[in-house]
Amino acid sequence: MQRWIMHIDMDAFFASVEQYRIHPELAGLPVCVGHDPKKGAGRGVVRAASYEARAFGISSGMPVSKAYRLCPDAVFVDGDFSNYVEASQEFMDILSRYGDGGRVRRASIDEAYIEVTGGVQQFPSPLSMAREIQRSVRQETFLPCSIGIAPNMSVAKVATGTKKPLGTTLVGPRPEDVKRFLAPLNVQALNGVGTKTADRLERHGIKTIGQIQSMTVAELWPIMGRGSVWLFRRANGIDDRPLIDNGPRIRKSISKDRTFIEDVEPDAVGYLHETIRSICNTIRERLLSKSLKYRTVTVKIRYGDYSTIQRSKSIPVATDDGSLLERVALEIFNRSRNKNKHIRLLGVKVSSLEESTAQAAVTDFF
DNA sequence: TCTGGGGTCCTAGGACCC
DNA sequence: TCTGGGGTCCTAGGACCC
Repeated sequence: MQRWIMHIDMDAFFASVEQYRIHPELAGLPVCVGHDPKKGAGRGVVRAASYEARAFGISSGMPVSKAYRLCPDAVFVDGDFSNYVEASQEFMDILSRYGDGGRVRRASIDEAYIEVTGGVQQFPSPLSMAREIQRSVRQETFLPCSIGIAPNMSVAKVATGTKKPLGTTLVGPRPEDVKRFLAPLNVQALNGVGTKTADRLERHGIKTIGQIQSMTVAELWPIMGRGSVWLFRRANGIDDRPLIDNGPRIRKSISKDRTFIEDVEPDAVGYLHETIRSICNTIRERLLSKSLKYRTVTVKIRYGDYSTIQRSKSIPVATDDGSLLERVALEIFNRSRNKNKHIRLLGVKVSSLEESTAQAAVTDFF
């Protein structure tokens, strides 16, 4: 039987939640989710831009100061993340009705894969099934999404990106159809190829996926080393990973960063320490609210020149002790930082998380 | 023109143990 | 006195993603 995978991706997710679920009065307006640009002086980037905002050249990841210059009339919303989590859950629940075996592979808060090899038999065509899913998502969550359909996950993801918003794109099923679809695209269209890999390939004159298709693994090896096989297969649309439901989200780490409004002088020790304490306190609250313990503490320091270090320390037994977190973080900071450099950002992360069991909670209580 | 904040996964070396 | 190979944990860093 012909295998079909769908990749479903919400369009301008955070911005759409603001426009269609939280602030309906913003529908049709240029909306940016991100920190207040403070008339161009704010630090921070756009986390999502509505399609109306994109018409002004604004895109996600762009500094809010630049977005403000491009469109001073845009509405900037510093959204509440829990609204996005809620919308995401509704979205994933809808997808589980359509995926074979109810399976959904969540890729991030706003995108997922489902296998529809079996389910598609109930529809005139894969595309008509995709359109029905799109309608269900729109009706039940009020949010727009785009869908890519292909014989495997890797190609389905690339397909989705070619037509947005509210696009449905089918690629395949024949391998030659898949290869022809991929050939003209930039290498960065492949999920897993970022700027570093793209730069490396370009230094060898490789810009398109088609150019990789015309090479052998052996020819790729001097450029990509052990990544050659992976890249060769993705470029040729080969991906036989089974679609496995990744279940409820299991958090691996909790982190909090703070970028200073202005870089902080290295001798402002009291202020730097106070910042770390404050970040630790936020993390402690999040640990408590999720009943989690940590075993590893990592401190991140970004200097004025944007160079960044991370230093970590593990303790033998998981704990939710907030004052220990503070002590460990301060100790790491004091011994790791370069005392001659201005500091742009400080961050603290806890990982090696474990659930606080009911038993442990009782023990702590007494 | 300046680059957030939240994550995940992978690699690789050293310590340590068997 | 010199010596293996495997496994796991810790740490640091890199790359990538949304």
